[in-house]
Amino acid sequence: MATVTRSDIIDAAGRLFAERGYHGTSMRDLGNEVGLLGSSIYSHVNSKAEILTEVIDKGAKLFQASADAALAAPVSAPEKLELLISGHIDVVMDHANEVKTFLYESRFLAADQRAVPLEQRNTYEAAFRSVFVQGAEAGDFKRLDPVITSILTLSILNAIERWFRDDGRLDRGELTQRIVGFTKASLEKE
Amino acid sequence: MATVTRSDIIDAAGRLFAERGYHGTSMRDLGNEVGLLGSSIYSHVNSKAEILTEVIDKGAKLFQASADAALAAPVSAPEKLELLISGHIDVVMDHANEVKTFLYESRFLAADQRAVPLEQRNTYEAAFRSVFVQGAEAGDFKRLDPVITSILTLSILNAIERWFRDDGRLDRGELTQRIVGFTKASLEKE
DNA sequence: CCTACCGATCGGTAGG
DNA sequence: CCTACCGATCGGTAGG
Repeated sequence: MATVTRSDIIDAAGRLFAERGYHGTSMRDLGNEVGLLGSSIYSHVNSKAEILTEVIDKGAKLFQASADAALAAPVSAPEKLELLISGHIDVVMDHANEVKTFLYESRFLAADQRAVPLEQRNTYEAAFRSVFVQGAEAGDFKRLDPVITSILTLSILNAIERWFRDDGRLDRGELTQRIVGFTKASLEKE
Repeated sequence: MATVTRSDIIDAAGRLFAERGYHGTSMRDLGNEVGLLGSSIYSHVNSKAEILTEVIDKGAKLFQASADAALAAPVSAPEKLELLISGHIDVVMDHANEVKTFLYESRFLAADQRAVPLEQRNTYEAAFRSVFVQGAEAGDFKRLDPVITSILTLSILNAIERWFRDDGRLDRGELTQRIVGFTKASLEKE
């Protein structure tokens, strides 16, 4: 264990915020997690809130990178939807701490700081909306309200970390196919 | 404002826990919310954790009452599913504080106290599972894994409080129909 | 990154 | 239900 970096602190904070919540984690807990005193954390950051902001931003950027890749793929809308879904599942499973902090701890940011993740969330959802619209225009999907459809799809995707374990009887690929199936069923034209 | 009752305290705690989280709410905050000093709360309860337990239990019982009514109705499985869905939506919208506390603050119960809401949750989910099984046996639904189908359906239903406002362009009845439609589409036989 | 510390606040209690 | 208080812990700072 070499010297502790800012990045180590952000990682550790993700773990603790996800598990105990922002208000359930003290600077001393965090120091202990990285092998420092609580007060020594202030050599790396200016405040506890700054750490929360950074963990959340990390989660948001992971989601956006996934969406950017899906939208850039030279494939049809139904295939883009599959990429969005499997990409989201990968982010949720591989970066569970940042995702949980993004989902459940953003509300503890100061009001003026909350605008950023809210906007990031909206941009990310827009990727889903655009694919539903594209799919409808190409005649692949039924024409449903893309706003509601995106919200319902993301409701399923965000809840995954609350019940799915990678080592269960269902593997990640099967999970993805179930969710793709469930979602696409509602988009099918009769 | 007559004298403060235990029930007033549980109600106020639901409001504060939902908004600020369990660890973000102090006994002094809670006292202030009901017009007492923080220390005076201890005339009504034994600990802060006891209050959390009670708020969560209130939420769990509201959900179960809805499920019991749906299962008892003398109707077909597809209609029971609609009752389960609209009942869940009503509980989420009419008792948002207890629901949010149930969903997001249960993890702050001591390990041995967490077993109760977990079991309540499982019993409630079992109502959904049984309706999916009944529907498949009656030939109304495609035969899908009832465990996964229940989880995906409840993922959508529990997320409602995160985005739906009763005064938006979509009213509650329309919301219910969208969700019933989205869910049933995946259950339809070709 | 530690030592040494700050004022504020925490959950909770004794005694009336 | 308040007064008066407990020891513990909170986020954070000065100075090295």
